[in-house]
Amino acid sequence: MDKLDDKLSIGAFASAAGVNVETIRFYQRKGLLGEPDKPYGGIRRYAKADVARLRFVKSAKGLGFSLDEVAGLLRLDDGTHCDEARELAEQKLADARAKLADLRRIESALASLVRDCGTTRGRVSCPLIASLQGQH
Amino acid sequence: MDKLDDKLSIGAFASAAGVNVETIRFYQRKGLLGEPDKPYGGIRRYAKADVARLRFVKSAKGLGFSLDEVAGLLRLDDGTHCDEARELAEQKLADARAKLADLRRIESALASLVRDCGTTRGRVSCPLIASLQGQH
DNA sequence: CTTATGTCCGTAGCTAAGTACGGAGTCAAG
DNA sequence: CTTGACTCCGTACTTAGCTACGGACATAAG
Repeated sequence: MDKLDDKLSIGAFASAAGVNVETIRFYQRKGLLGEPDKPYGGIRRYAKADVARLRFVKSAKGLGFSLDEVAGLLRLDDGTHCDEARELAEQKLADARAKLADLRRIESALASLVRDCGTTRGRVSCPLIASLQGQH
Repeated sequence: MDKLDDKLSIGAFASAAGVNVETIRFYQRKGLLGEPDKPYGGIRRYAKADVARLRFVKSAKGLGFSLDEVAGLLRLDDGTHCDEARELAEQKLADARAKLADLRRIESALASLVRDCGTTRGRVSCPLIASLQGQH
C-alpha cells in the first residue's frame, strides 16, 4: 500500500511546504519532524503525508503557538494515550478559543475600517484597540 | 476633562497590563508606545487609556503578528490618513481571516478530541493535522 | 530625615527560532 | 566519467523580542 513514488527529497519537501531546508533539519533536531531512515549512505526521502505535518507546524506557529506548544499539539494528533492527552487538549482548546475571540474582534474592527474608508469622507473612527476592551 | 488621578507609575502600568516594566521601555524604544512627558526631573505617569493600547499589543502579538505588524495596526487605529491606511487594513484583514480559518479548524479538531476522549473507550482519531488539509 | 522601594536610562545578556557555511558524499544528465 | 546540483551533518552566526544590571535620582512611609 506504500506509494513509493510519493517520495520527495528534502529540497522538494521544503518547497512543497514553503519552508527553508535548514528549517526542516532544525525541526528534526527539535523532534517536531522525524528523520526518515536513509538507505545506507544515500539520501533521505520524505512522503507527501509529511508535508501536511510540516504545514500544520507552520500554521500553528503563525497563530502564536511556540514550537514547544506545537510539539504538544502534534503529540495529541497521534490519537494514542488519550487520557493524558485530554488535559492538554482542554488547555490548548481554551488557548485557541481565547485567540479566536481576540482575532474575531480584530477582524471585525479591520473590516469596518476598510468599509468606512470606502464610503465615508474624512474622519473615520477605527475601533481596533477598543475592539479588545473589557476582555481578559 | 483630564482625570488626573487616572495616572499610573510605570510599575502599576506594567502590572495592569500584565507585562514586565522592561518590556514597556522596550516597546517605547520601538515606537509602539509613547513616553509621556516627565515633570522636570520627576517620574513619568501613564493613563488608564494606555493600558488598552498595551493589552492590544499583547493580544496581537499572541496571535502571531510581529511587533512591526502590530505597529502597523496601531497606526491604523489613529483614524487619520485614511487613504494610505486602507491598503494596509485590507492586507491585515486578509491575514486575520486566514488565521481565523486555521484557528477555527484547530479549535474544532481540539473540541472533538476532548469530546471523544470523554465518551469513547480507547481508539480516538484526532484529526488535528487533517484539519488543515486542502488549504493554503 | 532617613531608609526602603520605585524610577530612569544606558548597556549588556539571554532565549527562541531560524539561517548560513563548509567540506565530504551522492546522483542524474550529458 | 565528469560536471553541476543536491544532500548530509556539524558548527557558527543572526534576528526578534525580551530581561537583567547598575548607578544616580525620586518619593512615600515611618
